Amino acid sequence: MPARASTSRPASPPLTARQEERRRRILHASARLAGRGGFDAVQMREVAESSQVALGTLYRYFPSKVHLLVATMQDQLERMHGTLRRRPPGGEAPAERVAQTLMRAFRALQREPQLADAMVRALTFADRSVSPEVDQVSRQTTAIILDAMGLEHPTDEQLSVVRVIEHTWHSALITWLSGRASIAQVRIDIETACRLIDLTDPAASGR
Amino acid sequence: MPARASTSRPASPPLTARQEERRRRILHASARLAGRGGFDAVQMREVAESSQVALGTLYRYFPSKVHLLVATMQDQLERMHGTLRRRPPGGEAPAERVAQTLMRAFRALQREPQLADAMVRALTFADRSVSPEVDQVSRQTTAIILDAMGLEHPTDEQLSVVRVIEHTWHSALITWLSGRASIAQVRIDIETACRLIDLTDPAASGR
DNA sequence: ATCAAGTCTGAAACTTGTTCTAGATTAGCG
DNA sequence: CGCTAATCTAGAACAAGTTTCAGACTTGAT
Repeated sequence: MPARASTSRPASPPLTARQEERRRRILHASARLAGRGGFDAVQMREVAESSQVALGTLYRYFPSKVHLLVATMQDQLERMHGTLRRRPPGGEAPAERVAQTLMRAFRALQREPQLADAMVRALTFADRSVSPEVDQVSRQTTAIILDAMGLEHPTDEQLSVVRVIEHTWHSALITWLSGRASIAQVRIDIETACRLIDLTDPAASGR
Repeated sequence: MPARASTSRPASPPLTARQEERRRRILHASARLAGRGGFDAVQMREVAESSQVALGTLYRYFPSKVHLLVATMQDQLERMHGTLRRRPPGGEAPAERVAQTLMRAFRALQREPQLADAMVRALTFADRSVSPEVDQVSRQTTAIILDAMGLEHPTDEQLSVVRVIEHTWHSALITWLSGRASIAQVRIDIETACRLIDLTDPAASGR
């Protein structure tokens, strides 16, 4: 099983150029198909054909559809973290900056709701066999939030707050994607969760 | 909560006794199979056979596996709400009571982790076609939390807090079920989310 | 009791994720 | 270059969710 080389992971065997190529083609096809049609539209046979790779090879690179979609999410998250870093949030208080950052991410997802659907559904449907990859996504999200808070060395308490915000983010996203909550409600819930930040740091606004 | 037909089904055509029977047999088989093996062990053919119903009939009652498992969750939630009501939480402050209630529910799920896995995975995997049923589960959960808070007429702000707690509850449950968080962490996160309650009602403990 | 409409059954068919196989290709190495 | 192990390909095969269909059974109204 190959592993990614780019931003993380101890890559078991390093990939040759052609393999890196294949991997990229696969992820690209996955994102493209997810973009139309969402989760269901990402059919393994089609991904294989579309990325010019045999079905068996696809499964060698990504041992299941969920693995594939979670990897797709990692990919997109990295891209997004880069973008967010380039234009940091402008708010005064940490809570404000975090909410702003998440809403910005949310707006990005709105532009590709089907892709978002595929990735998030895969993420929450993932079972234990995908734990390492899901964990990686979770760490990346945590990093984004900590970045927005401007924290380098969070306390345990702060980490728990970040986790609650993350839980809220994921779950609110799902309710929006399945049409059970409006965008306005998602914003309110995120802002509500972010108020926990002030609790851990009453002398907030400064940094 | 006011009267309302116990199970709160919209019941388009009322079911005959035999049909009610079948429905019950199906839900029972579903819960039994989920109890061993979790989500994957609930195989439609087996549910049908085990509840002595033809496959086509099973699909008439529950149009998909996810519908079936979400209905199973509704069923279990009702049971649990009843239990919780009989032994209300003993804490002073609302935040404390809510956290206590959720941890009690959590312990109940711990006793049947596979069943919990099946239900929660179905819930978060559900697409738009299951929205009404998922919404019903969500309302039931909200009712449980509001009960624990001792609130009858929550403000919008309080409803948002309840939603954040719900988001945290679901998402934390998933991370625990997929082995990415310990029980201790789930407790901490729930308690953290519950601190939001105090924010909306600084003069807390009284009614 | 009888008839029409609706429901249930059993079995086969279809779809899509996943696995398996045999042979072709490629990569690393002496 | 020539060998060996690993990788890749095409395609069949398998598994489980879902759909379909013809015929038997219930139900409700007359």
